[in-house]
Amino acid sequence: MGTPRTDVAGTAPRIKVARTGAVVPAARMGLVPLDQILVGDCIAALERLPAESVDLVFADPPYNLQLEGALTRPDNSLVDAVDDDWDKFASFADYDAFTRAWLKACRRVMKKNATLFVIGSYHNIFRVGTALQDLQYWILNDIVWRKANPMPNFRGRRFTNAHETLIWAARGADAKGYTFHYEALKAGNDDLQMRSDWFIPLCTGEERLKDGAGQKLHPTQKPEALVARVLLAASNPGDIVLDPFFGTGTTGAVAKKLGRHFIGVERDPVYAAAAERRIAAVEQLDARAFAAAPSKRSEPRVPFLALVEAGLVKAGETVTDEKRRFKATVRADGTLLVPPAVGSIHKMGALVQGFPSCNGWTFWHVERAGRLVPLDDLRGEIRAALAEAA
Amino acid sequence: MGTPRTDVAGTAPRIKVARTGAVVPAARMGLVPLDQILVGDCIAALERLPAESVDLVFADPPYNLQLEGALTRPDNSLVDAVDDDWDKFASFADYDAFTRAWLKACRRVMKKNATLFVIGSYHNIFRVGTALQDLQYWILNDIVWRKANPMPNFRGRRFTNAHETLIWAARGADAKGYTFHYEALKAGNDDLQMRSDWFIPLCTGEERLKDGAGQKLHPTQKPEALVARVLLAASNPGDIVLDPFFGTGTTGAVAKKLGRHFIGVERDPVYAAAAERRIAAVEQLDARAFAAAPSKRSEPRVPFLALVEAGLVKAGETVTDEKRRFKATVRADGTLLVPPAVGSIHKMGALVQGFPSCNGWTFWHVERAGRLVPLDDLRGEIRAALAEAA
DNA sequence: TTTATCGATGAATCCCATA
DNA sequence: CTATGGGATTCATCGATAA
Repeated sequence: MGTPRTDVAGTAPRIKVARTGAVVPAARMGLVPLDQILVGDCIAALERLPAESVDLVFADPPYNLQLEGALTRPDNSLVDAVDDDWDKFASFADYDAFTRAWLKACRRVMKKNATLFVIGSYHNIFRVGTALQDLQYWILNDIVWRKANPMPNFRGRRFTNAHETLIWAARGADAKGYTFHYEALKAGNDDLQMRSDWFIPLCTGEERLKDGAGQKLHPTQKPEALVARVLLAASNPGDIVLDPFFGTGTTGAVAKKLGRHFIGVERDPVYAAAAERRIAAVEQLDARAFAAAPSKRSEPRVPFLALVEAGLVKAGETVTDEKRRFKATVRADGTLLVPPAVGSIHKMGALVQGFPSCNGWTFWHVERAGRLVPLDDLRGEIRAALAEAA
Repeated sequence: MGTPRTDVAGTAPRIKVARTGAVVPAARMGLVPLDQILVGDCIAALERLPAESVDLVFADPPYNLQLEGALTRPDNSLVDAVDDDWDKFASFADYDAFTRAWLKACRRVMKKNATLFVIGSYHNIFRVGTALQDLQYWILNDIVWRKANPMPNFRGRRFTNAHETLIWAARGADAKGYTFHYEALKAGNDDLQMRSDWFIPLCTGEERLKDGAGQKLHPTQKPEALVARVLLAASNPGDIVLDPFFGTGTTGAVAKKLGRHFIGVERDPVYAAAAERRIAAVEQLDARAFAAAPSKRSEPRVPFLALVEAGLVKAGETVTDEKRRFKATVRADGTLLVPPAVGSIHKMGALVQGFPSCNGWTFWHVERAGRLVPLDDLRGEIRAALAEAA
C-alpha cells in the first residue's frame, strides 16, 4: 500500500496491519487513516473514525447462512460451504442487532452526500434492507448481481440461486447531491441507461486468492468487476471508500486501481495480511482511464446572452423549434420575444408549448447554411473556445 | 367462472362477486369457496377460510411507494403514478403491521406443504422478507423478475429500476414436501435449470385490461407469463391457489387456463367485477399444454464495458481504426477518451470521423499478436463463452 | 397490402446552484 | 431555511395513422 496517507499531512498515525493478529489501536480521533486496514472489531473501529469523513461505503457483511448439515453434489463430493464462525448468529434478533450496529456506525462516518452499497442474499438482505429503512437511510436502488456462472442447485428442489442483491442507499431522503456517473455508465453500456440488473461472472481463476494448499483463501471473495462498477458509478477519483468487512481486500484493490482511497476494517488478521499483500501488488491505472468524465451537468454555465454578444446569434434574428411550429425574436439582452411576452429561452419555450418547463437550448433553433441548428450546438462552440483559452 | 365448485361436492356456499360493492358473507367455516372472488377485507376473508386448505399462495400486496410530487418525461408528458389510497401507509410500522397480519392469516390457511410467493419492489420487499422470516416461513428462493421493457429513469439520477423481486417461501423449515416441478421447468428452459432471474415483458397491449375510456383499469396488473411460471413451478393441476390481493384477477385467469382452482380476495368491487368477467372469458388449455412453455432466448447484448470487465480489453489501452488514422484510450468505465471528449465506442467513432453515427464494434481495433483485431471479434469471444456456460 | 412514422405509456420513492 | 429559475432528462413496445 506504499506510504500511508492521512488528511493531515505529516501526522499519519502509523496504523499498520497486524500480522500477528493483535488488534492495533486505530486512528486517533480526527484523523482519517487512508489506504490502510484496521484490524479489529468492525464497530469499534468505525467508532474511532471521525464523523462525516467517507464518500462511499461498500459492505459485504456476513450473510447469516442457515445451513444445516453438509451439502453434497450428485457425485457425492462435498460442497465447500460457508461455515465460518463469523457467519453464525444465534437468532435473527442477534443478526438484526449486529446489522443495525454497523449500519448506524457507518452512517455516522458517511459524509452528508455519501452513499452506501450492501451486498447480500435472501438469507440476510431483507433484514439489512429493513434496518436501512429504519435507520433513516434512503434506498436509491436495489441492484441484482446476475451471476454468469452460478453454482447449480444440486438437489433440484429450488431454482438455481443465480443472483445476489445489492442495496444502494443515501444517508437520508434529503441527500440529493450524491455522486452518480450517469452519463459515463450509459456510454459504457452501448449508450443505454445502466439498469438495476448487472450480469457479471463470479470471482474465479487467477483473480481468486488461494492459500498455500491451493484452496480458496476466503469463501465469499467478490469479483473486482462488481466492485469496480460500484466505485465507478458512485465515487470520484480521490474519494474515500470505506469497507467495514474488508476480507481479502477486493475493495482496496479496486480502489487503488481506480485512484480512490480506501479504509478497510477486517477482524481476521490472516485475511487482513492477505489483503495487504494483494493491494501492494496492485498498480494504479493511468489516470486518464478513470478520471471523472466531463458530464453535461458539470460543464460551465453559458448564458444565452454570451451567444448574442459573441455574434453567434444576432439580435433581431428569428429562432424556431425544430418543426418550425413556433418562432421567437432574439433581443439584444439575451431574452426572447414572443409578442407580447419576453423572457429567457427556457421560459419562452415553455410558454409557446404550454409546458411548465423547457430546455431552451435544445428546443430553439436557428438557420445556418440552410439547416436548422439547435442553440445547444452554438453553445458548444462557446464552450470549446472557453476550454481552449483555459 | 362457470359453476362454482367446492371441495365438498354439492354444498357450494354460493358466494358470488358483489357488483354492488357490498361485502357478501364468505364461506361457512369448513368449506372452501373454489374459483370465486371474495369481495371485502383481505384479512377478514382469510380468517373465514378453513385452516390448511390451500396449496399455493400468490400475493401482490401494496408496495407502499411513498411517491411525492409529479414526475414528467423529457417530452414533458406526465407519468401516471400509482397514487391510489390503498398504497398509502402512515409509516413503516403501519405497513409492517399490515404485512404481518395478512402473512399470518395466509400461513394459517396454507396446507403443511403449501408455498407462498410474494412480489414487491425495494420499497416494500425487505419488510415483507423480514416479516416472513419472523413468522417462521422458510425462504426457498428470492426471484428476480427482470423487465424486458421497464420505464426508464427520466432524470438520470439512478439506475433504471428494471426489476421486481418475488420471494418464494414454505410454511416452515420442516416442510420438505412442497411442490416444485424441477424437471418440467428445466425441460422448458433449453434443458437448463431454471434460474432465479426471470426475463419477462410488462403487461401491456391487448393483455392489459382497459376501462371504458381506454385507460388502464388497474395500475399494477401483472403479466400472465409471470404468474403462469409461478403456478407451473409450484402447483399441480387441481390444486387450490389463493390470491389475497386479487385485483383484476390475473391469478384467477392463469389458474383457470392451467387447470388449477383459485380463491381470490379483493377489496374493490370494481376490480372484482372486472376480474369475474375476465375469468369467465378464459378457456382452460388442453391438459397437454400445461407443461412449462419453453422460454425465448435472445442473443445477449454485450456492452463494451463487459469486455473491459472481462479483461479482454484493458483500461488504459489504446484502440485505433483499421488504418491507424485515429486512436482513443479505453477507460475503466467502458467509455473511450479522445481528449478532451469521453463517450461510447460509437459516439467516439463518429466524432473522430466527423460522421453522425458509427458502429464502434467494427470501427475500433486493438492490437493482438501484432495484428489489429476489431472489438467485434472480442465481443464474439464473450458471446461464445456465454453460450458455452449455458 | 405493406412499411414507415408517430404517439402513448409502464409499481418511480427521478435536479440543483444561487440568492 | 425557502424560493427562484436555469436547464437536464427516456427505452421497449404496442397500436394507430400515414405513406
